[in-house]
Amino acid sequence: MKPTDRKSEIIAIAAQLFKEKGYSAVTMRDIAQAMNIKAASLYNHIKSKQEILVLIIIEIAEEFTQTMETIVHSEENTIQKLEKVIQLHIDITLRNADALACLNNDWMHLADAELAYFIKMREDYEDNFRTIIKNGIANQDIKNLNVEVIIFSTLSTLRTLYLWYGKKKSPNPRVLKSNMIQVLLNGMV
Amino acid sequence: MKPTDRKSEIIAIAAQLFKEKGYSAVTMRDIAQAMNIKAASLYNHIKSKQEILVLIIIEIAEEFTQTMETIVHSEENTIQKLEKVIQLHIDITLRNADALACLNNDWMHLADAELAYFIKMREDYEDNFRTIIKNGIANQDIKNLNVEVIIFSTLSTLRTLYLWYGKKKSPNPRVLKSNMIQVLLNGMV
DNA sequence: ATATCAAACTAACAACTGTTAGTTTTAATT
DNA sequence: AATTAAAACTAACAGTTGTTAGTTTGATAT
Repeated sequence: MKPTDRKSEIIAIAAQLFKEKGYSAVTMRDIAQAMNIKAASLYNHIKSKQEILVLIIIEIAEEFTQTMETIVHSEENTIQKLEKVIQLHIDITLRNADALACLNNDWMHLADAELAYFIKMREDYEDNFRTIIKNGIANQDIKNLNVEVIIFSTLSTLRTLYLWYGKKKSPNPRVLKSNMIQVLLNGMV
Repeated sequence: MKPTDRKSEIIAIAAQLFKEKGYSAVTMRDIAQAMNIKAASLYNHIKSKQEILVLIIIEIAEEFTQTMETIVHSEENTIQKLEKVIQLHIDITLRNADALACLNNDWMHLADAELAYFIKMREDYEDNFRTIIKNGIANQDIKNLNVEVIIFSTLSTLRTLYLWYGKKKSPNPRVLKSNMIQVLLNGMV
């Protein structure tokens, strides 16, 4: 972990602390202590605690939204699209698990405009996912089960990958990806 | 929602607030306001904010642990056991989604003995689940995929059911159960 | 050597936190 | 009508919170 500038360092360390205890339970003094400085010094780099949260969450949410947009409008078939979505979640989890944890657990502490923006992105993401599934069912690439159950079970797994990655028992990324595709698409039985 | 005594009311309302904003972001004054009383009055019924958290989480964790223990030692086959586990999660989610959200998001704010006790229960639960899967693979009831991927994808879905239940698009419990079994066991493809 | 500027510091604030002590209200029982 | 006990209240506490103002440090550029 060697961020270029001090601001990025603060954001990285804050994300790590937010992951462990949640946004509200982490104080500016906690973040400062983790950087071996005083709380007031943080304000030479960032505007507020809120700004840290926004910077952690919004960037990553935009990446999800944009990549999903690309996937859903691509020329690939249903299965290929689903594999791309799984790949997207695994990639971001490996690159920035802390931010992902923060996005999942602390998004409700965003304020006003950013909160609305986040919720909109989340809805768009789910709508696009729903479109993929519905098209898949129409094509008979996917079984005609309740669409919401499929969406929920898949997304809940992909969204919480961060909880699990880094544990001893988790396999390497390539094995993870192929097994995850197997389990999510074809089931365990 | 008509709890018998005042203490149960406090716990129910606290769980609801904890679900929305998380344990740390909810103040005793928030809880009091939701009950139309003053914060100090809460202390006629409960010992501390911590006690509320403990009462919300531990009871439900024990129910999971004990029922899982029963399931794993039963005479049923692998598929039947897995169906029972799915049923367990759906049942508790329907009965007490707020407490489940709290258990999932705020367990780390438990202190000392209760924290250790919770973690122990969680490990035992996962170990029992792992046993079911491993036996299933040995019996060829379950495909020989990475055990941890199977456990993770299944548990992450079951654990976060609360996030989803209550939304307009979620089906009724019976449909939910049968579709969930289908999706988790046989996949969508 | 001097000036500059980012990045640290000390000190302090007003608001909010969980909690306690002591008092009053409310409603049921004698 | 008097007693009692549960459950509300007011007032206050000591500690913590995010944040601001003003100052000092340390390295780089002149």
